[in-house]
Amino acid sequence: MNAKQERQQKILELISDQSIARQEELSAALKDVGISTTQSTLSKDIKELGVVKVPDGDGGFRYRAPGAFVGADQRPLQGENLLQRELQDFVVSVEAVAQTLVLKTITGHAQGVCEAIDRAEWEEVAGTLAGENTIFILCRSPEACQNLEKRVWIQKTSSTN
Amino acid sequence: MNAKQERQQKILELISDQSIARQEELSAALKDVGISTTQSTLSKDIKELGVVKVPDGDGGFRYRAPGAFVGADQRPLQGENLLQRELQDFVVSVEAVAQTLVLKTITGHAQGVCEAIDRAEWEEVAGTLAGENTIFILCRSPEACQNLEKRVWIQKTSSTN
DNA sequence: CATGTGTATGAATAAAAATTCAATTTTATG
DNA sequence: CATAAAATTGAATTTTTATTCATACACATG
Repeated sequence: MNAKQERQQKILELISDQSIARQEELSAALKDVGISTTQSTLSKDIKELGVVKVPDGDGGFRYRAPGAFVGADQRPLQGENLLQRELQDFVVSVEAVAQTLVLKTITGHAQGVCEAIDRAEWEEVAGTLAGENTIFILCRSPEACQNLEKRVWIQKTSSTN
Repeated sequence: MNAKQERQQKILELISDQSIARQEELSAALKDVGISTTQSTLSKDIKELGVVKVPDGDGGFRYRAPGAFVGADQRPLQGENLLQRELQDFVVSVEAVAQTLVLKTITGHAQGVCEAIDRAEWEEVAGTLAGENTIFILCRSPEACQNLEKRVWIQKTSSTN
């Protein structure tokens, strides 16, 4: 009788693959995979798994698995995920000074993080410059800079997997 | 108008001091400190701050500040873990050619990965050199090189956590 | 094979959180 | 200052989530 285990396993998979914001959505996604259950049960599963609903830093929400999750992809990261990983793992501090955002990274990674940031093409950003462990991000306005500081911080601190 | 900032600051303080499970509770706690506001506003603050409601593992819930998750380390990685993460996330290919091991990384990360490798102080290694997306690792012998290739590959493909 | 105990489930409901909307306050700008 | 534009706020409401409770199911034990 491991219908429950299977379902919970699948829940973890689904929320890491897709951006799922509501339990009803999750229920639908599960149904697509042949598992049919109710919101009630999902609420219990979610609590049991320790899954949390986090602001995605862009106006919405998303469920995320906080803890370990084996079996995910070992391939190099790309796009959005890469950026988040970069911020989480390598960025040491974030500070807005006037209209430039200063990020410090662990040594050797400023270039890489900066590249990921460039690729994100944030509209607030006029230009970037990276040394060995410091990145300057020149923003179009002090407000944009404050905004960005928050956004970066949220992305950095919102859990992945 | 920094009523908002003050409030948000206080929210972060309160939820790290006390175990607060509901927004109404938070509202009450804030009132005790002289800040009176509504659930509506708190919902917005919480989203903006990236604060999340996590199962406390004991049947209840608790709001937590971003970066205070249980199973998710938000701090920059170090040592062994860092190396593994570097290999997993950034290394695209591994190939032993005679006695030098050639790693390709996604662009901008060769320096960072290489630094982590240097720090590991593998005895097979005579020296390393990194460009933008390529690392040369000169080994002391072809056999050492083969060995290392395996080791790196295993580290790269073994899951963390 | 009854009977008891514990777990799992969903329908209904209660509780909590997010959003809408209108009012108000702040900030920018002539 | 005056006034337009933007941001902040709370009351009401909608949406989403947690819990309750009754039922079903698995498994053990006499």
